[in-house]
Amino acid sequence: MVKQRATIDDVARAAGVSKSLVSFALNGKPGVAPQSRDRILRAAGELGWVPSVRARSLTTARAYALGLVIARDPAVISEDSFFPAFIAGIEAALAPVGQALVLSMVPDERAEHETYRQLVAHDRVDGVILTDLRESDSRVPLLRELGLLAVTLGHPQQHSEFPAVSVDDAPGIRAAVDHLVDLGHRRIAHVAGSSGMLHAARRSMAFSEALTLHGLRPDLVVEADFTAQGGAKATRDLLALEHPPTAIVYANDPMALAGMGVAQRLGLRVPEDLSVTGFDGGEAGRHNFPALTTVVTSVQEWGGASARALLSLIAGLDVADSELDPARLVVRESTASPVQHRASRALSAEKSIA
Amino acid sequence: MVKQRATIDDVARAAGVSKSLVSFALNGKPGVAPQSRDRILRAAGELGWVPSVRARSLTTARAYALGLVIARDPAVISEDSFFPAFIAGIEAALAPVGQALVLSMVPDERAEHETYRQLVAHDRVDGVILTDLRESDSRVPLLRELGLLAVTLGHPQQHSEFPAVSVDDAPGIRAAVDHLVDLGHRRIAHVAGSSGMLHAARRSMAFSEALTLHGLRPDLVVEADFTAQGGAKATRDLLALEHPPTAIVYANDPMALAGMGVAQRLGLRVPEDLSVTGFDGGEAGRHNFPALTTVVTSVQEWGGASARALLSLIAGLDVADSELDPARLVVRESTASPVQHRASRALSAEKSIA
DNA sequence: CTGAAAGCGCTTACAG
DNA sequence: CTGAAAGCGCTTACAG
Repeated sequence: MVKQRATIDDVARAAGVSKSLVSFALNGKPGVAPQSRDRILRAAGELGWVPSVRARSLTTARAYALGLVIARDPAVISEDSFFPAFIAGIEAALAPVGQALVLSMVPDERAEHETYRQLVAHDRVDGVILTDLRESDSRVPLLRELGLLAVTLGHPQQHSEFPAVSVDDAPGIRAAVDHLVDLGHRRIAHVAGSSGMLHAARRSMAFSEALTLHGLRPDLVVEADFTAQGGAKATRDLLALEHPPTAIVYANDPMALAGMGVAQRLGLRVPEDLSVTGFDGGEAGRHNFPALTTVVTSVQEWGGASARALLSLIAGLDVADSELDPARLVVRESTASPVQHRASRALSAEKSIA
Repeated sequence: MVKQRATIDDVARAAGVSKSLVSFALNGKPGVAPQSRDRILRAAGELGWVPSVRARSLTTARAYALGLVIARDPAVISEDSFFPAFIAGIEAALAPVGQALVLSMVPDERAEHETYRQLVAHDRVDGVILTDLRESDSRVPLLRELGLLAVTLGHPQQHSEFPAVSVDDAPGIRAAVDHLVDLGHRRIAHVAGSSGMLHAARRSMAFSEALTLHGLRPDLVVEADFTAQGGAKATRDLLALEHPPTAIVYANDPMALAGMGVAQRLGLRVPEDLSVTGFDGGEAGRHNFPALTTVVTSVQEWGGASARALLSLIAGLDVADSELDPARLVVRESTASPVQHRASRALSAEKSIA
């Protein structure tokens, strides 16, 4: 049996006051006599009254929900461990405050815009979290046009009035490069994510800077698209070079794992013949053989911090840009000193020329 | 600039009719003069009017949203490619009808119950999709108590008045076993998922039946928990046996991949020394070396079918149990004929005793 | 400090 | 076929 839910009227009657006072008391407004407040709260408790979000939404013009729109091919998104952890973090921040997460997964950018419009047209959310920021991201002006509040993961390239919640990828990439150089690698390649994505570009730039700092030329950078398939292709291209790299820094784990598969298929040993590092490390890399050396970030905390920032923004507070713990390297088994063979000999020759 | 949204009053005024008539026209109720209907629809179109979901929710006592509560450790869920694809399928079914998906990810069963209660208390959803059915699943009676509609993925063990949308795992497992037996394997093990989960039990039972059908004894079944770590441990245990298996059928891909890693770490070649099959195959297995032979199901379609069934149920229709395409085997590289060595010789000896 | 009233934007009997 | 009115369950000025 589903019993009728109590309403504010039931509580008012039980407490012997008006609806207004019940509303004030429950919303913690000042100017309610302590005894009235007690009586009201007790009555509400006894009746098990929870204010109707529907009614509140109508009067306050708020949805009490946050939105997350993920624009990726579903086949691809399942490779990536980022979103589940990120969503878990959001969830943990929302549950205690009685807010909900409305999730959309769309295949492309067109559907993405349509989804944001629908979200607004149907008043589903009070704000959204923008992930996977892109070059001159069309979502920033779109949301502004729609009047939807947002926080961005990292700083957009263009002007944005939305707070950014960021994690610095660079230290992780730098640490990966330092680690490889320490091991004796001189010919280090990078398989980047789609250059249209800001975090891909950032990682790529960090890679080049780190190499330059070591006096090495960042001339082995191949753009892929964050997918296993793209990572595999990029790796095949790199290994087909006359002077193939002895180490590859990948922009994410799925590409690194697929790249490792390609190398092994070609008869190379990892890490003896090829060292490999990933990024955003999940469980898959840990149980691979060899276990993947990777760069990790606190994805779950990022989700929580983003949600809280957005909630504050919605509440009308000033929220400043914030920065979480930077990415850091976790060394496992896929990196080692290069064995002296053709590729590295070729490198020495090149170095003496440089 | 955010312009004020049009309301039903604006449309009524523009069309020169009452609000009631606008409401009737828009909801396709009978008994509206064709010309009035036209006038109203045109006015609505010109004003860009979309009925407020908030107001409709309050009057119709509907949320126009579906819920999905995932109860898994976030570190673990990201290994599994099931949910992203499943959610994409739900999304594709909901978007055209203007409904939303409210997603919750919770770490354990206690939080899970609390989440369902909150979903109901806050009127967030009209129904939920129950995944990962468990033995004597406490969610079935809970939802009944809460008066929340639902569809289940597969049939619960206990009595349930909720429609079931099912995919038969058995043919896939059977095909995997047949394939291995055809290759010459006689000592085939199974690494099962958590026995408390119905689909784990079903896969395990299908495995045993298939083996029995071939006159083999299903005595090498180890229970794990669907995680890479659990799969790795189960594999270590199996390979430490005096007469280790020559092939292992895993209940999902993350366990299979981790198991393969364990075997390779022990110096075994896959598939020469050990054949391996997975389940619910995603991209990761395809790019592994060797590529994982696995059982696939149409996860995305499952999501769509579930959402549509639930929508029908909420609309008050009778919805029957339904069955989608059964799971099927995809042979890749991780399976081959066993090489004749100690383990298989030992097996022959055992067979002659049996 | 408290109550009566209006209003949020719809839907739905009820008359006509 | 159509309109006036009440109601969904809250919040929020406005009086007092």
